[in-house]
Amino acid sequence: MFEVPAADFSLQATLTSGQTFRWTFHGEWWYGFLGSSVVKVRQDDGCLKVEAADAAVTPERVRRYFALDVDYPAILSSIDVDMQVHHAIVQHRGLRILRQDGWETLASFICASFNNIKRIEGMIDHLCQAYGRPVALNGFRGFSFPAPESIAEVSERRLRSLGLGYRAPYLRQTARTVADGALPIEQLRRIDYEAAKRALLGCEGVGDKVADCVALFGCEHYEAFPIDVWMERAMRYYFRHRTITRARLHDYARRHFGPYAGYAQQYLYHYVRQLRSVRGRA
DNA sequence: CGCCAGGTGCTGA
DNA sequence: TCAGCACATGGC
Repeated sequence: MFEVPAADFSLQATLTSGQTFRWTFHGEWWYGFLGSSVVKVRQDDGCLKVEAADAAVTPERVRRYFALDVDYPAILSSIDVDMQVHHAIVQHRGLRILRQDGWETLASFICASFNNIKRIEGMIDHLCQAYGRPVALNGFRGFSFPAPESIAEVSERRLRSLGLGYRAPYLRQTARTVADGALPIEQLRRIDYEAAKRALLGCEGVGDKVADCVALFGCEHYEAFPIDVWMERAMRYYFRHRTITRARLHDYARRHFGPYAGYAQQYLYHYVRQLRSVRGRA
C-alpha cells in the first residue's frame, strides 16, 4: 500500500466519465488494472491510496496513468473559453484524461460503436473472462485484458457468442492487424495526432470517432476531439441548435478549444450525460 | 413493446 | 462531400 499526492483530482469523475470500462467500485475501493496489473485505489484527503498485487505498480506509474503529472491549471485555463464548458469544468473539476493501454483502448472502442456503456462494459467483461488471465486482489477476482494475439485466433462465431454482434469481425481483423505488427499501436504516441489518426483509420471498425477516442484515451493526443451522439447534442449550443455534420463540428471544436480540445470534449461529454441522468431521476 | 446507444462501411448522388 | 441505409444486441 502506498499513497500518491493527488491535488485537484476527482477519481470519481475520472473513472465514471465513459473513457474506461473496466473499473468496478466495491467496498469503498475502485478495482481495476494498470496494464495487466490489478490494483485497488481510493481517494482520501487529497491523496490517492493504492494497493497492488505486484511490484510493477509504482507511484510513478500511478501518477502517469491518472495524469497527475500534467499542468492541470494550465490545461483548464486553455479550454475555459465559453460558458458551457465553464459550467462543465466547475461541475466536474478534477476530471482527467487517463493514459490507458493502447491496444485495450482500441479494442474497447471498436466494441463501443453504436452501443451503450452498460453493454460495452458487459461485452468487454465477457471478452476478458473468456480470453484473459485470472487475477485476484484481496476479495476481488478479475481478468486481465486479452492480448491481440489471443483474440486474433478466435473465430468470428465465438466472438459473436460473447455478444459482440456485427463488431465481431471488426475486432478479429483489427486484432490480427495489431498482432502482425502492421499497426504499432504503442508507438502512436510518439508521432503527431494527424499521423496517428491516419494509422488508426486503417483498422476495420475504426472510423473518425473511434480513432479520436483511441488517440485521446490511449495515445496521449489531447487535441483529438471524438464526436458521438452526446457530443452532437452538447455542440448544438454553439450553433443555435442547427444540425451540422460531424466533420464540421470537429473542425470547429479543434479551433475553438485548441491543443487540449480533448479535455474540453471529456468535460462536455460527462456534463451533458450527467444533466440527462439527473433530470431523468427527477 | 419501441427507442436508444461514445458509429462504421458501403452506395449512389 | 454528403445523405441514406444495414448492421446485432441488451437496457430501459
